[in-house]
Amino acid sequence: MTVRTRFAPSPTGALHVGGARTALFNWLFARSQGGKFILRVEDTDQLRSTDEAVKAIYDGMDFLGLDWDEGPKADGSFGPYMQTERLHIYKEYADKLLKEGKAYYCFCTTEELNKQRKEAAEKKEAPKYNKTCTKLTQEEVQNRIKNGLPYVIRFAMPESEKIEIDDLIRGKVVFESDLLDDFVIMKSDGFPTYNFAAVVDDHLMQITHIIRGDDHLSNTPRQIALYEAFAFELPKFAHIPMILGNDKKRLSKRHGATSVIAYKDMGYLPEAMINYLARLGWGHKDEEIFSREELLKMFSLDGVTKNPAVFDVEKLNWLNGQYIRKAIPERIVDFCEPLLINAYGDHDIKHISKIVSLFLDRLVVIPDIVELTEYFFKDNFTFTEKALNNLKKEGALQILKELKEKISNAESFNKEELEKAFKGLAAEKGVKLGVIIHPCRAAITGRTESPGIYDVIEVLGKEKVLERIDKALVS
RNA sequence: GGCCCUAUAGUCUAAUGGCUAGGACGCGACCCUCUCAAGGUCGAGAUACGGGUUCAAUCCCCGUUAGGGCUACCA
Repeated sequence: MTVRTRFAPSPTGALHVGGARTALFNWLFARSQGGKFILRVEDTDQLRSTDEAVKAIYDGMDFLGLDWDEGPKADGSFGPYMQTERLHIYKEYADKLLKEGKAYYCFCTTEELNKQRKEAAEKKEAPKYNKTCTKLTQEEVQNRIKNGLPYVIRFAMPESEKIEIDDLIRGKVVFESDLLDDFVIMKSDGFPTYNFAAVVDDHLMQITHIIRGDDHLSNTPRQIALYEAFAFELPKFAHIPMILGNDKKRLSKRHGATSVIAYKDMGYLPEAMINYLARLGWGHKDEEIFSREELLKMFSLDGVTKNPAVFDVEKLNWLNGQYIRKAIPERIVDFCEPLLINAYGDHDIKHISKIVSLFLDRLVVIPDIVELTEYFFKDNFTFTEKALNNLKKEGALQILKELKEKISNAESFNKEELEKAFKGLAAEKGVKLGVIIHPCRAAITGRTESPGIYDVIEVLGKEKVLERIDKALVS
């Protein structure tokens, strides 16, 4: 039997990191097993689902390179893959349950249900539906429907049953059916609820492995009861731990960016994101850096941990730096170019490329390039206080003057010649190199830190360098 | 409240009964060095607590505590 997994997001917002990690694990598992990865959009919440969110999910998947074998915008013989296009299917299956007496119509209003729940809470009982509507006769039910009373369809939960989940990650988990109530499977708007639609679709789409967040573990017994009512074959379940914020609470906007697109916009590379997400809740020996190919080779469900993981942007930062350094420089230049042009106006790509290459070791995220390179693009760059102090130091201006003489006479303005000039001057004056370099750096960059000074001078060019030294001398 | 899940350093994890509990991020120091990075070396830092089982428990069992989830006509 070939493996079939699915990622089934509800389009109520951007693809967040938790969802992305679930998608990743499903993708990795299916592809590493030679199986199929399916995308199904669970858009049955009419209030919260939006087309923009569907698009946002595609964008997030696209950024991470998680492509699906079947789903919207792809082929597949188990479609449609948007749940709202499958309404007739859910109705058919609900009717089947109705006919077999495994489900029933319910006309209770929200107010009535709230009242029931409140009463149950006061009596310290489980807030279960009290089955009022099971007492209705066939006739009463038909009449109410005829009269246009709104209704839902409830699943008749079997009594006194033990429902066992054999979870691939958690092992055996047992629930008592008596603690579960007759949950709604079809809403009054004719749309299915999550637990119902998921079961029908997972069966029809022949999903073999349901890999999803831990938060669904408690929903699983309801779904298993449904599988049993339909006599569907049970898929394998694998509940992966959730991703939490630094306060160990469910990750939310309060913790900062949560959508993968936000991370894209902040300048994180997709391979860094994939690597980081893979390591949240999964590990393999002592290794930290995994290419997509390596993940495909090494990923397995028994490497998945049970405990929740805190999203740590510091580690993501480190990984991103690793991947920036590992990347083909031209690719990083391509990422930087539009940001630099946007900040400093049009510049020759060759010039930009030279500048960016000086900063490859210094980037944590791509947009760092903008602030780091200001003095390459602007002549009225700002001076830091420390840099100003370096220029005020005794002898600083004198040495700058001599440096200017020296390099303006240099035969050519390349790194090697410059180094010779600096070292020559240092030897003549009997001072350490830093005594020359520090004021020079301050004068031409306005800062106390930069790439190697010879590199900076070379890329900046003779004219600008001499100009800046002059400016420092007169001020 | 009920039910369920989880528990190795600040964080991500390795080690599933047996050497000084391993690696990574972060942190500190040092090296390299013109600065900042990058890179290298070293260091501090953990088995939540209490009971069992066992010759031996991070590991198995029970309890406590803590955190999380479900308990919707959300998914």
